[in-house]
Amino acid sequence: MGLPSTDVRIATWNINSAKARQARLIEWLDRAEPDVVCLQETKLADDAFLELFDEDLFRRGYRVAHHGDGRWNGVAILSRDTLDDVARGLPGDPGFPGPEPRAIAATCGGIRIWSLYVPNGRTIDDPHYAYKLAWLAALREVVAEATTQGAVMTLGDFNIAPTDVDVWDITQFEGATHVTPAERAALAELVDAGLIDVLRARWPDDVVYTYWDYRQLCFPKNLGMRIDLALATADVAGRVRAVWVDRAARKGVGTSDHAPVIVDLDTAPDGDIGPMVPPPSSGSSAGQSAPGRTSSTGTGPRRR
DNA sequence: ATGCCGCGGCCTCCGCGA
Repeated sequence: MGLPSTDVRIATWNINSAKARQARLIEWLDRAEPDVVCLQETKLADDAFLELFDEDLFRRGYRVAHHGDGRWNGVAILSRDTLDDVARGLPGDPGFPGPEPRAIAATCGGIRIWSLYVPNGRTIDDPHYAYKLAWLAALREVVAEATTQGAVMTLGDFNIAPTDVDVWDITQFEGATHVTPAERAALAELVDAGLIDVLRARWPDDVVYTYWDYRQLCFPKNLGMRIDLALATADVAGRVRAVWVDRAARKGVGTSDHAPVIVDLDTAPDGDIGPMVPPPSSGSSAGQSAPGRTSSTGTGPRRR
């Protein structure tokens, strides 16, 4: 590469039906111009996804890897960088009862990228909750192995709010899934395996949501949850220039109930340690965040 | 106004999401 390497923009978005979101997704690609996109809840089989999107994506330079079987779930990775070594499914998937299309991996720009749709869990006494925890245990094994091989990012709808700050009112979640100690412990095990929640690392104290229920004016009232996460190994987390939630994608008609999370990475060091501009007061843990050139892109509620 | 739930399919109801 003779030219200066460009930065990389990686995003994740639960689109709640690729078919219903076709126009919004293409519009969003043209606006946000992500290099790598992890999608969840496409709710399509592989051939149906390609039939809908192949031409539009090809024209925009995206390669596509999709893993779905129709009505529920369905995940994909789009990349206008490289898209190599595609792996469909989660090794060790406990199934419900059989394996579901909730995970797909590919190597894009030197990073092992996983697009994940963690089971919802429904209620804590539902078999689906035990399935969720078993699925997360399988994911932990996959992550523990992957992080020994190099740079890793796991992005997607984790269906876990990491802390009480990540829901609009924790008292509304008494006895509910998404906030239980067991789910948060499963997430902590991914952190122990070497992954960093890059949005929280960059914005330690901001209220940031990625999901708002369609009902009861939740979005206008900003009654949301942060359940869509981008987790990365320290080498990748150290390249984070900016990370934010694209709330504009949640506005208007015909939207998903989730908004995209977007992560901008500085160019891989490649021997160069990169722009080591120290923060004025370094309160953050070393290597977990880079100074944000574009911090004005902003996070959290904007109230007028 | 960001405005009172929306997907797919089993299709005028149901399962699911969280």
